[in-house]
Amino acid sequence: VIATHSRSPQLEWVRPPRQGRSQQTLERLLQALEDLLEDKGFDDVGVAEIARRARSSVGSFYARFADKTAALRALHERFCEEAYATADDALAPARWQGATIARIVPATIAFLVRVHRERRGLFRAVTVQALSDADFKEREQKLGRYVNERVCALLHARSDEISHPDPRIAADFAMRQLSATLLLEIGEIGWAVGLIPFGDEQIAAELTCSFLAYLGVRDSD
Amino acid sequence: VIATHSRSPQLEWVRPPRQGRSQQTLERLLQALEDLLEDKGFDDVGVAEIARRARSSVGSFYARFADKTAALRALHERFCEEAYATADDALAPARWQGATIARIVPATIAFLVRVHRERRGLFRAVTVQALSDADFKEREQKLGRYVNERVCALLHARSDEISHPDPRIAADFAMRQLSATLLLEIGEIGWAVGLIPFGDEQIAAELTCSFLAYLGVRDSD
DNA sequence: TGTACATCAGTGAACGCGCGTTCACTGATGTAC
DNA sequence: TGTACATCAGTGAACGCGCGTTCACTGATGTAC
Repeated sequence: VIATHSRSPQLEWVRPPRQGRSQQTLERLLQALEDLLEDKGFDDVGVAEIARRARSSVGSFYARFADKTAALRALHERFCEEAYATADDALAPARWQGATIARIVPATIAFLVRVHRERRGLFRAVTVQALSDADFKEREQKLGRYVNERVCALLHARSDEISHPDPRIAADFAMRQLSATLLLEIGEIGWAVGLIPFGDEQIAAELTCSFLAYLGVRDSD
Repeated sequence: VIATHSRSPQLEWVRPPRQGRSQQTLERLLQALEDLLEDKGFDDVGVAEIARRARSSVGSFYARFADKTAALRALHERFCEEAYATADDALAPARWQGATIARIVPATIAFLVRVHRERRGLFRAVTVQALSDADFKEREQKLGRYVNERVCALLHARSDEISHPDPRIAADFAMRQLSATLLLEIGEIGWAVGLIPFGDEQIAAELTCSFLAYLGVRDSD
């Protein structure tokens, strides 16, 4: 049995707003930041720029966030909350009762591809921030491990379908490789070594094929 | 036939030194930068810090480099030169005449793991820099594609060993996945989703296993 | 072989730019009586 | 229902810190005669 994630009642790094009006300002500031992260790094986004895009002001920004980093932190925390809830729902053992690995994996990968595509800016920014900020690194790893644990649990319960000598290692490594490739191919971090341009569907297809082949799942699709 | 990389006669971004003495200073500055990148990001390394570690001075730094970025560029250019030469040698078709995929892949992966381990700081710094600097991105991609092309050529010449429906796509994607995992697992960029701690040998082993399984190479080892 | 001069190499304190952060002030909302 | 007051929300010009960059100066090396 895996312990479920304990949710904190409110975002810790945000000064809680007392009026609905400033709740909306907070919302707009976070959205503005995430929008700007779509095509530049966190360091290249200025506080004044965030405020302007949110139709707000620098002073309002600092009325909500202790400093610039706190805004990214709030965004990340909110994202993690969503992710935990989604993982609990999508990866619950009950949901996949009777399903084979060959059915679980494609569905999961297709979903992960979509999420990475939709929020690539945030993924990129958090990844970079985590390189030099232990706080982000920890939050990132905690979520990663949580998702990994749940997928591994689903796979491990079906280890008779796996022909890799050590199913536990296989599931873990397959997830690592999957998340690495998603981050680089869709987030466009890193080498981008490819000679052939791939669309998201094809990436999902090849990731699935690779995942199943590595585990040694027989193609019964 | 693939065109070989045309090498530029000298590093472009470095003011060429006239005396042996300053050539050594240049060397020490580059080494100091690479050393410092081992445990922090390029932005967190100060020019004064680089100079101090190289037993030099800030003024000397600027006598060699137009600006701070030029030092990282010089380091990257030098690295690329070495990498091109190594790829030409290690991936030459003649070298692997008569070898099966099952022999080529483990050797190549083991080597790549070692290189990523030895120069993880530089890999990380260049990866991050490439996110916001087109110049670095281009150099990075050019090298990545060069290596990818050569490996793919070796594999494609042995496509009878591959059971993946499209050997060209398979080889390309396998390389992308490989380089993504190397960057994240060894460079410790990103999620670090793993539940089980892996050593470099095991990473190499699982990468190899995954690579071959995805291509659909029959295990004749 | 020695001296004078030119060029290169090295030094680190001082400069200054960019951007995160502050703060004095105005406007809006809610509440007490 | 109206007025007074307290608190919250919002504004943007001004501040100031950190760090990349400059520059006036000293020392070292090479060359000409």
